[in-house]
Amino acid sequence: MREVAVKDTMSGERRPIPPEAPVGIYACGPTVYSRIHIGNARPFVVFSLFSRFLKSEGYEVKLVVNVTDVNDKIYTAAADAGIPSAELAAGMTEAYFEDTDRLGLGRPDAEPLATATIGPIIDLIADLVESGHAYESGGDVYFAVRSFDEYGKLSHRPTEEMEQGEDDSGSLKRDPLDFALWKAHKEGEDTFWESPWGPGRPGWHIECSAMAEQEVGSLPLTIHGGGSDLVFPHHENETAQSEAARGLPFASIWMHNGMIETDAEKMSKSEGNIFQLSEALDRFGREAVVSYLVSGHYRQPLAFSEEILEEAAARNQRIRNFMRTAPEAGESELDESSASSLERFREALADDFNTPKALSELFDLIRTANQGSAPGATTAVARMLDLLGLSSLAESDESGPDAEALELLAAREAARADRDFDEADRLRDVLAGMGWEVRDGPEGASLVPGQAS
RNA sequence: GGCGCCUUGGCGGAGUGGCUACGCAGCGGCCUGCAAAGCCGUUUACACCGGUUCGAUUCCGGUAGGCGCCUCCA
Repeated sequence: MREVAVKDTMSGERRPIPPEAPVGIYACGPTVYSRIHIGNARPFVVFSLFSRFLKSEGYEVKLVVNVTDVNDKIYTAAADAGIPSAELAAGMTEAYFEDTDRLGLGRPDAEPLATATIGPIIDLIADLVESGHAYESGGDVYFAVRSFDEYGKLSHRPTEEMEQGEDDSGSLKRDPLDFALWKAHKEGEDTFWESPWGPGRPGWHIECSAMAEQEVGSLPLTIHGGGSDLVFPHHENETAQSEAARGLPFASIWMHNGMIETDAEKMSKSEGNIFQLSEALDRFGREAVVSYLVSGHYRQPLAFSEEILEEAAARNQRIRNFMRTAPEAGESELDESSASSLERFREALADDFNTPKALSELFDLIRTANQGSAPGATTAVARMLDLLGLSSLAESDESGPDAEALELLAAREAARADRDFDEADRLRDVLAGMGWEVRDGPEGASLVPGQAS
């Protein structure tokens, strides 16, 4: 187990993750009012892989990624679709599971739903009311921001110039800074629950505080993560309400991923420049999507375009070619060069989860191996690929060439032996038409699946 | 206006006070019957102006441009 450290948003410092204690990671998942896009997939991939890496280093990890399935936008989308809001939320939740399943990274250790956590949410709000950090007003309950004097410490902004715009109905707040914990039921809202303050539903931030402590078990969370656009107000509010209620620090480390950008603009539903995850998976495959998402440092913005996804596929092809042609290697046969390469790869991940640096180590090793100076590289590269969620690049192709293809290949070899190159080239074209690419090597010719064109 | 971030070669994208990041694309070469795969080489890359330094892309200050949050948002 090596020391793994990440940069913490709140302090701006690099913080080691304590190795002795269980690591509780809570990463904000989607609000399910529509199908998710590539940008929404980034935190899912980043935290899934980061969690996988920690586990491979021997850390005990619980990764929690929530689903927020009650929200203003869900009511609106359901009304537009002419279906009950609960039905829309359930459908979109299912679509989210399907889409992220297709990434092939497994599931987080827990994926709580906000609507399944209403009891704990109400309890948490009640605690805040009782301790004077929250107040009821006309059936709404608000968090009294000025009752928590550390407010603003995460997003580093002075309270003087803040205003919570999230709740527009306005005048029920004592202070424009305050935000809603519970919202009284309104006409047309078909999903709501009873509470000590009357019928209604949770405000936006409280569900995460409740789910985090429910699933992780105890505060502080080792790591709380999500997109950088959630720093304010979402995470600022979460940390305020949780700490006010519990008197404990909420999270030890805050880890935020950068935005996906198209033409240097943030990809977002409101900008209309989104590319759905399902479409990316359909057209480019999971390997290209995952490879793309690990090609940049998680904290930085990442440019998106279809060409960049194609580039990711081309990059994967180089890895696949290597794994296909390299000699089989037993698990124990790490030569010195491969071992040190794997070590640098893991070091890169341990240092603020630098996946692009790690990728460069992987490609360095492939080149070295192609030069013939790293006999154990296959084993090392396979381990690297596993950590990147790309182990399928190391797997042999599903089905080998059929008898007809092998016959044609043999015929071509015969033609070559006769130096009848016109015939040999013709047969190569026939094979290409069947989806097989001929590769001549020192051991003779072989067939690999043709590259997608 | 407030807070923060960014500006690296055609593109994507790391990183460092002095040593080739890496990948994709292009070009030249090697290998090959020809290709493919692979290997080698390759186009004075670090926005601009000052400063610190023996030496700065890498630290400090400023200029220009871009972006994010401050409103729902991964």
